[in-house]
Amino acid sequence: MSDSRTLPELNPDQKSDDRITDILRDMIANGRFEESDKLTESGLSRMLGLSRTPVRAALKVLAAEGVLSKLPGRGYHLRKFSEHDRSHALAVRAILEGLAAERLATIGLDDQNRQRLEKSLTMTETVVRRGILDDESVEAFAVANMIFHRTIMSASGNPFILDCISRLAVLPNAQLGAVHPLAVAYPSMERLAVSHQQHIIITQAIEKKEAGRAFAMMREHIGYSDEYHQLFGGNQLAAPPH
Amino acid sequence: MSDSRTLPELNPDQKSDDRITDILRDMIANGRFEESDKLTESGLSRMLGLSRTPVRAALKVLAAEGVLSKLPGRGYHLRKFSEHDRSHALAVRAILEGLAAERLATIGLDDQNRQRLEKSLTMTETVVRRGILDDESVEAFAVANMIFHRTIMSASGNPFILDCISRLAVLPNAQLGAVHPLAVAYPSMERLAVSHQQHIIITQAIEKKEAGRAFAMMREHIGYSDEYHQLFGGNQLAAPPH
DNA sequence: TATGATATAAATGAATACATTATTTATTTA
DNA sequence: TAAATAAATAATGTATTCATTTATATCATA
Repeated sequence: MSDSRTLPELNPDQKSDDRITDILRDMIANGRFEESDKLTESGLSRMLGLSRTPVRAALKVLAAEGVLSKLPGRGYHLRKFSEHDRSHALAVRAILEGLAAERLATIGLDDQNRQRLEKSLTMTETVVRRGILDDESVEAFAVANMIFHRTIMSASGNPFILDCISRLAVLPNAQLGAVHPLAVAYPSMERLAVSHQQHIIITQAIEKKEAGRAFAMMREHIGYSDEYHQLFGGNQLAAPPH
Repeated sequence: MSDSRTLPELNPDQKSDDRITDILRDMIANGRFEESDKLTESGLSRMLGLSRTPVRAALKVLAAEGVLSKLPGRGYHLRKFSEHDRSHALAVRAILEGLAAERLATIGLDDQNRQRLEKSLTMTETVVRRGILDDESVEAFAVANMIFHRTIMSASGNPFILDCISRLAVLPNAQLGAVHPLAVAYPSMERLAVSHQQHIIITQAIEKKEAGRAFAMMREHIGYSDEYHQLFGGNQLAAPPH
């Protein structure tokens, strides 16, 4: 049997393969459909100028992903998500990333991943030091943040954490993206600084093999963005998290 | 927007709909394919006496579920899982059910769900009191156990917990089922008694709104089955857990 | 007017046919 | 013999077609 690292990727590079599925998923994520819209094979194939066959497969896949749900005999409709649902999704993400941090603290960091975390910290520190909240800073912070979180999840050695989170990611955000397509929350400078500090703390906990602390701090770190979201009404998940 | 309780089910009753997908998933779960088998649309449609169209859709869905992975231009193969992977899956399940228990302790039990938990506890107590480990007892315990766990997850109000776990459930077990199709571990009487006691403790923690304790005890409860598994080599997940 | 049966339309499940792409095998050439 | 190229085979992507199921509209009847 294979080790975790040899687990086949869930979504390997697909050349032209399921592009219709991706197109539809993007359309949904970008709010091109109303909540009340009923998506049928025939209707969508007409709309996209394709035959029903590829559309049919795409709809089935999206239903399996949980993006759509099926009305037997009447097509599909968007799965709808409330603010509560979004908050629930974040709670799951928080505890799963907490698990990743906990486990990584237990098994220890290898050099490659330590370097990745340090690189991320350097990047976020640069942004915070600079102290100017322009597009460049926000973009740089977002990239560094993504590196931080993905490094911890993949270095944890538990492939199911990423599995679950990447599935979770499409769901409540599609709907939110539909509601506020352009209202991606711009974080405040203060928030970036706090996030950066939390990244440092989490990294230290992992380095010192303080698993419980790593778990708690990561969970807090992600939950924090939820409070922020509720206070300021932005969408922290749609922009690469934190 | 909808409340969590109105979230459309992920897998509503499907009459004859995606039965080919289900058939294939079952075949995979029952070990009808070798790790080395390459599953192609044409090959499977010949084998099943169907056209490629439904088989094709089923393969795409199973790939989206993570049961299969795609070799571009060469069909699909089983996603392989090691004992490590199985243990990782259990860690995810443990922490997610812990989250469910924690949240349920926070929001409190309503009467209906309290009754369900009490019913489950009565059933497991009966089995433990009886003290005889025959098929009837094992079956009764498994049912009660499933009621216990599903009640907590659904009463938690977080639909994503069940979402993640139900997806997780198909993955590493398919492979294990293939290896030991008949070797479903029969729990010992001692183990059933411990499980029952843990159920009582978890229920008490929820009733007393001791969220942290509910989380920790549930996580321990599920993790315990992993230790058991490692000690005795059974497959606790294939049989409805614990 | 309300209700139920029937007819019509719409949508889906599945098969076949065809085009395109990728992979394997065979063959040629240096 | 090794590398490169070309033919073949296999696999997939898409379209078209037909049959069946499901929903909706219409009409007759109470």
